[in-house]
Amino acid sequence: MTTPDTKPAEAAVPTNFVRQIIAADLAAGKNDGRVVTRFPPEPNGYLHIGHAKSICLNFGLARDFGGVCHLRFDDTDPAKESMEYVASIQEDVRWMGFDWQDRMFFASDYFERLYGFAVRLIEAGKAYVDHLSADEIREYRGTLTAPGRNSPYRDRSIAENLDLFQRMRAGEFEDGACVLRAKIDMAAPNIVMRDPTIYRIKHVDHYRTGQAWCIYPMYDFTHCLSDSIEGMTHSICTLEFENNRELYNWILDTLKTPCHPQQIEFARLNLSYTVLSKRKLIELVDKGLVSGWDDPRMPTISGYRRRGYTPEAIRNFCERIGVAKAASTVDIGLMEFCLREDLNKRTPRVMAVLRPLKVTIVNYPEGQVEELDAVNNPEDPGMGTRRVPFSREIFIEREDFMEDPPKKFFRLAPGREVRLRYAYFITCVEAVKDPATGEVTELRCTYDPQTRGGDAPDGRKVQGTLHWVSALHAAAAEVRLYDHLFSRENPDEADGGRHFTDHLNPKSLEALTGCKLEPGLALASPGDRFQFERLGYFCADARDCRPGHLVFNRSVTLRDTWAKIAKKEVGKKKGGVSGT
RNA sequence: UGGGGCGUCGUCAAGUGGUAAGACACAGGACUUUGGUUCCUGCAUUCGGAGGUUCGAAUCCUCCCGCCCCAGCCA
Repeated sequence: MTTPDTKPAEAAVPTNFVRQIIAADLAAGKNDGRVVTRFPPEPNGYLHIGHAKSICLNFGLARDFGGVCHLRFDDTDPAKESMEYVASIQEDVRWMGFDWQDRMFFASDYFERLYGFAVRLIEAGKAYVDHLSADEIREYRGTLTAPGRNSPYRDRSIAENLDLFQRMRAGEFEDGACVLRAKIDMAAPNIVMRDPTIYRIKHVDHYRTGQAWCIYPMYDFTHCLSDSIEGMTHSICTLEFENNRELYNWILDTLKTPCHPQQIEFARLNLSYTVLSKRKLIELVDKGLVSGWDDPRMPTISGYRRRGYTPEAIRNFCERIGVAKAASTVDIGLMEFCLREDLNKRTPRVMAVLRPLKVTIVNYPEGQVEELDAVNNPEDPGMGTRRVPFSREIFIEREDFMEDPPKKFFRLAPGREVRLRYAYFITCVEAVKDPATGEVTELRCTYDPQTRGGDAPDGRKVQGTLHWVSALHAAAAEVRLYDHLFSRENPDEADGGRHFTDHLNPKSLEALTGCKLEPGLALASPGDRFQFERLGYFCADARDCRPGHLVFNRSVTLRDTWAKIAKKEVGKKKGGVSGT
């Protein structure tokens, strides 16, 4: 009568070390059971898929543990930040499906309080104004193995430091003339603790505070205090900040802030065939190597959106990759899988011919047009059916015909019969060629009137089914085929002093014009997604697609077993030749 | 030669002393009016390595090896 626990029915609840820490904290009664997290981007660029992982983590934690997640702009470097980025970040987080409600904050709103904290640090004898130049500071800092030396300005009086810091704020000094440093330990084994700079002078307008300030706090000083001010319980960041945790804790301990959040670090996302450092993405945009932040080849959220990705697919991806501390690189194929999985369920099917080859059905009555029934989505009968026009002249895909087909090629060839999806069986009787080039310019076929709809009453089978578009009714379109932006699995890999842009994939964008779509597509609106049968998922371009000028982006191809077989056959042939 | 981290299938990743989940990829097969979808099947006798503790170790201990991060007045 012993019944094992009935767990198989439960869907696997995502588990990771961050969730475990929070669950344990909750169980221990820490923070009065509150969970407060934050997503803290610097508005100096557009959000990318790595940020999406962080967004899903922070907002997901708040959602699942009954807490809240703030959106906070970490805007302490006026030279790089702008309102354009703030706007794009808000749009992208919302599009991802997350809601910060009224909890949007800016570190720049804390400048006055941060200044007050700095004064307190000086008063406690824990900070000083240093006149060493940037170069000298670096020199005095020591190296990884050698301790640093104290600055000659390290021991001035509190009163003098207070006066100097006030004058820094008042604008009495030029950029770089001096900085405010925390007074910790120049011999600390952790270099971050060797009297880190916490304020620098920058006579630069800030996109939000304008000219109110000419001194700006550094990240290490700003971040922990902003977290504390907002009552964070868990401050989740990426691995490279692990060294900074000691300073994060030192500042809050020294200032004795009532709220001291726990910093937890996780591994940032890396994706194969992709670069994800903001510096590099900015470079791609600035050098015009892509059309902009939302170029459909960019790994930005706006790029994926324009490419035709759904928030669901991206969230799902972020769920599947997990959260851990080991530096890792996720296969871009997983991302594509997540997209197909989502689009397969929700997307209407449609026929489109990208590289048209004209076919004349010689025994089909001239001038006759039939409306044939087609299923919109075999995955979801509720999506209904539509009618597509058929006539004597149609287009099929160029690569669906071969004059001298290899084994296992199931498509059209001289004398061979195939099915036109939802239409008729046709047999190729002649391939018309350009006498000059030998190129096949048109196919002449016969059709079997008995096979209307695609089934033969005599039970006869065909091996292949082709998509097609009636020449008379086709809508013209431009279709952009995208591939990985980089041809290297790891574009960052520095080999032979090559720059990452040397690995840009020359075939990452192929724009096809003169594509033929079934007529219903003429009404497509920007952002509409479809499956072009046998080809892939496509999305009407949000910028360039308009009535009379259709532009579609390929979001992702369908799985292509034939391509795999063809590739294998080629490999076999090669192997055979070299073997003799 | 300093400090901080990390090493489980090709790629991610569970596992927290009781005898290696899952996903993607890959390989077979079934079904199919998308060479799509779906469905079966296979895919780590072994957890960076070597010792040790234990009835029992991916999990504990010791040593070794490898990889990542830190010397911005960036975040």
